[in-house]
Amino acid sequence: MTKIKNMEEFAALSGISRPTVSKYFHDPDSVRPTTRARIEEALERFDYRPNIYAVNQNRKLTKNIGIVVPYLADPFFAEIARYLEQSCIAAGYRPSLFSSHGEQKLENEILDGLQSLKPAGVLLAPLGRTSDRSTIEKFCANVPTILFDSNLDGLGAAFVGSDNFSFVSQTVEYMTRTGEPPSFFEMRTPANPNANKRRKAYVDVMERLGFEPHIIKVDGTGWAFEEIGHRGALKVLQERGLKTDSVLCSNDRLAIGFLAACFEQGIRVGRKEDCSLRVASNDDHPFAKFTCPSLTTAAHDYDNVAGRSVETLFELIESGGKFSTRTETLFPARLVLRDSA
Amino acid sequence: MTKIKNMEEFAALSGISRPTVSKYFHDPDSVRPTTRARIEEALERFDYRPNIYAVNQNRKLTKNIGIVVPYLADPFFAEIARYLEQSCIAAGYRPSLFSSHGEQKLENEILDGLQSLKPAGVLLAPLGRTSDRSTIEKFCANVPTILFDSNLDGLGAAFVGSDNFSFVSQTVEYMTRTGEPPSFFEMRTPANPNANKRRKAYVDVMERLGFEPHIIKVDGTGWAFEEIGHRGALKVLQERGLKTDSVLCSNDRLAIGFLAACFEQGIRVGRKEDCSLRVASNDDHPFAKFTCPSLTTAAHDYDNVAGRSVETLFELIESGGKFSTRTETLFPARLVLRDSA
DNA sequence: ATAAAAACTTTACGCGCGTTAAAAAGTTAA
DNA sequence: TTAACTTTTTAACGCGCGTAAAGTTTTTAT
Repeated sequence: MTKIKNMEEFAALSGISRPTVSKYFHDPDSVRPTTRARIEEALERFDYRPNIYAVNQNRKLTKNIGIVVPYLADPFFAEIARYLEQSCIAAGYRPSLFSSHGEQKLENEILDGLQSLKPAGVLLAPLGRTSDRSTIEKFCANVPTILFDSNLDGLGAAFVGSDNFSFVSQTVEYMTRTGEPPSFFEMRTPANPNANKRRKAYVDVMERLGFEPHIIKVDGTGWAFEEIGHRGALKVLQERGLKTDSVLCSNDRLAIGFLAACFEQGIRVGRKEDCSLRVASNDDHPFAKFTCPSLTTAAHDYDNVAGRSVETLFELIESGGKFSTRTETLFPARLVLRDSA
Repeated sequence: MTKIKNMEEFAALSGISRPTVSKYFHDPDSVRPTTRARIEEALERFDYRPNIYAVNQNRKLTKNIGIVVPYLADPFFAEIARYLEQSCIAAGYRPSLFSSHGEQKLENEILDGLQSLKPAGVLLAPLGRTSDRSTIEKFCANVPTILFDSNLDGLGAAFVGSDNFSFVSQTVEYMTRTGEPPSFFEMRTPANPNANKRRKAYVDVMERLGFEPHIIKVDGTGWAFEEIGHRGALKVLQERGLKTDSVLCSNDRLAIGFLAACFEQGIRVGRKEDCSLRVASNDDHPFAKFTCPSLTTAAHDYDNVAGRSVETLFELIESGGKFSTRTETLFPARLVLRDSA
């Protein structure tokens, strides 16, 4: 099989002129069925594909879409990223996936590098509190961007995420209805803005129900939430710092650590007779089903968050990269009852 | 601040000729310190960066590196990918991360798309048994490729991975030394070639030690290993199919499911007095520390596998994309003793 | 069959930058 | 100061493809 160097050569071999071939690659339906057939026939014989760099150089609007998540080693983001990627591909775009790995510097570098990719649009889940606001602001001014998961006030053309109040109110109400109102277990200085909204929601809901909120704050920074939850739980359990027999963790990864600590300390968790503690959480992490006991949690509406994010981005791209107003779309949680509470 | 359109314009503003500026961007040390200073001064005032598409179009060798993993939602691969990405960046390359999401079709599409990126090299962890050998073969013929994690005989310029025999022999010997020899718990038709090597190693080691191997095969396909392990374990436990009081799981994700099943069935796992079963595994998955009980496992030498992979790729790139012989580098496991065995 | 419309071919320029050759300018060493 | 280098400038071409204008062929409609 001959090696084809460029479109010129391929056009000659297929017996069609180069501009028409170019038109075909831009949109196969834009040429006459007979010529399309001839091109595709040649395509099978010769295995040619346009040079992506030459193509994108001349298009002011590429088919690239950037997907940026704060921490890809977190299966939660890996799952969302998977959905986003596949939606982009289905819509004919080329997604590029990036992880900030929890570091501001890397997030900035990614956004920097993304600009030279001239993406048609970007789906960005920022680090949150540790994001460099000014860098993101500049980036959003140059590239059509949808924020998801973590909201940064006013940045990006729109935000799509989960309704943290819905998460916490459902778990708190369930635990209260079926037993004692829970304490709230969280990191002292969470990077993710959702964590702050969850704490506020917890306080709100507790007060509305006429209970006094108890918040347990554990030390630790970074993204090793299981480790942080584990250490923090051991400390609390040993100091007998729990004022209630039920605990609501800010997120599932902390809860995984919490449950591991309980197990080590011989504390039985669940709603059965012989259990002394109930633990619930938020997110419905992919592994929440396999904790011991399995984790009762408020589940993200993964499909809708991801689906609406890409829909919104496509609308944004078609609107020329600007919306008249910035919208914020929040999806409610779905309570998943398992064995831990 | 003025918007700069191209290098011509930037060169004019900085007072340096375009070819020299071009030279600078290729290698800042290749120009005289004084001119370098003038360029960098202008760079601070004007925020210009070369158009990546125009640059790569003319370079036969880009600075792109493709990283392909079979399933990114598996924290094991997410961790390796993180290391690989960061190593590439440190070496001045632009990594692009892709996940096959467990699907042959997607793996093929990724490799296809990767070719038009004209990468300097690719780090590929193939799906394994479900990979399309001929597609990968063609790809490797066109692009300098290092295989890692899963070996496919003869494909790629080199392979870097873990020594499965070392994994299994350490766990089996440890369990045998401290109690009963283990049964082996695995999927009936594992996609990953490592799984097959581990089974063989198990049989070998058991026979060498004078024990009869017991293999428990559970049904299920896909990458939801926890689910498969969980279901399979429930079945085995209910049918009392365990012939030993110790089990070695083929990998940690199966073990996570296995432990969850034991917990549900009230079976105490560990090496303490009141425990009736010991469970060990292979991989040292990031979550293995937080299972209940924490998981005794043979740990991958993450750093070395990832580090050697990129090193080898860089050597390959510098050698012009071809090695005279294909090498296979295997790193031994490190036994991590925790509570489950 | 014929006019009108649609699709294609030819020709040519432009995108932003790599790269080269020859000329000019700057630097180093004696 | 001068010869020998080294670096920069000038000028020009090429990469592979998008795209536009003008002319030609094919299709569609009457």
